[in-house]
Amino acid sequence: MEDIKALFPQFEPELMNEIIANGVIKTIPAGEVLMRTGQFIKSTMLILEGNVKVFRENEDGGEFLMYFLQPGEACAISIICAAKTEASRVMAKTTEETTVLMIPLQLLDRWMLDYKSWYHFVLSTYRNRFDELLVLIDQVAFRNMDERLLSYLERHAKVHNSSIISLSHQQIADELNSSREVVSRLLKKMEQRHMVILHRNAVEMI
Amino acid sequence: MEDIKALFPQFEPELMNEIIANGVIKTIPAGEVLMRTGQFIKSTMLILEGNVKVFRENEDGGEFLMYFLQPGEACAISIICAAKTEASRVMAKTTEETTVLMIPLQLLDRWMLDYKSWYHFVLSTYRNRFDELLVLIDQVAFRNMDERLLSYLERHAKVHNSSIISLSHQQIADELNSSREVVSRLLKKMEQRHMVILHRNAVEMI
DNA sequence: CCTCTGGTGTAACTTTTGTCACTGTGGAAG
DNA sequence: CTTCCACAGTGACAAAAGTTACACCAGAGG
Repeated sequence: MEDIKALFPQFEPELMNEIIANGVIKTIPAGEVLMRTGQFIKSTMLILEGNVKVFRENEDGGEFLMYFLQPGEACAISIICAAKTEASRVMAKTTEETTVLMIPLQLLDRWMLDYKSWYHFVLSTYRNRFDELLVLIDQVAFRNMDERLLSYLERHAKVHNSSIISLSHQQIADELNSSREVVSRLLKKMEQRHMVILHRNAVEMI
Repeated sequence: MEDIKALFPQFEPELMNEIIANGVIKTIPAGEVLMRTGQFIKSTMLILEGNVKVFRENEDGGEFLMYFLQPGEACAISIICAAKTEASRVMAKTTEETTVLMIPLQLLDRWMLDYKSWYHFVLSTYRNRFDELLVLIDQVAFRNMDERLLSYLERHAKVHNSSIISLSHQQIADELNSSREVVSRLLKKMEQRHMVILHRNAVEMI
């Protein structure tokens, strides 16, 4: 309860009370899928602890990382889909043990009107995700794989606050929608240029 | 005035009055840039007539088409940037003579609170653009140039309500951030498969 | 008519990325 | 200590896309 306040200091006290009264706290182990493409959204999630990756999927199982959700953030897509009562267009997966606060969607509309702080929170969530999508589009539209790989690693390091990225080449390739060999090749080049050090199941940034 | 009401039937009468009192109608010739990357937004635009293309730009002059704006729509980016008082991250260009209604940004915040219909309009604008960006990301993440070209042509035909796309190969290539030769090559293949007919400065869809 | 220009067609080539095939290896499980 | 197996390295090749270079042609404007 105190940690919720610390994560969302902008929320007014009455809103905090409603959140505490109506929200359900759920802890999800690492690597769990917490939203599936095509699934209907029944509640919105605020991230309290841990880390979530949000993916776009295509028909034949390809994944494509869109962005990370961190403590103090909410999933814009879930709010959007909830508002449209549409099926989710994305898949979300925990990367660590993650605690979320689930809020039934019927409350969202009323809160928008009743609580200014909620209204601002939702709008800034929309805006921030929108901005992230623009950056992502830049990447795929204008950058080659080597640059995309580099900024993927940098982003990952930043989000996890560690210069060591604990992922196999295969996992990295999946999230960039590329192939393991390509990632291995590019990482090897980066190692030769002393940009990274390669370990088993991990890449260390320099 | 009557056409504004017809385009935005959802707006309540008081809001319409404010729009008419405060909005400035401006007509922009075809091919004009009406928002530049890096420019600060001083007003939001509602499209009344014509057609606008919204692009993402990179450092070395590359363009990348994001979406079209049509009568009855608003530019989500301008609302977002205005709200953050940030520089525009996109470039917008008219493709036909276009009439827009410019609304000073200081009104936007108040309208959100005062007019439910404006609030819903802004939210649904956010949502729709968000959805379009998701589709765009699919295209560049999962599709090859031939498929992207095809859906570009289809989208163009739909927006302009005509099976003839009046663009040179060079213009098409620019908007897909590809090169003229690649587009010519792919269009030729499509012609051999009887999917299109090629004319000078135009492509006809079948 | 002639000239010039921008649009188009196309071949040859390079670069980038994806795919296939195979090797080696670290570390967990037996 | 073996046996596996997921992970990683790498060469060879294929496919997609970008680049270079040049030829041709339609139509605008003299």
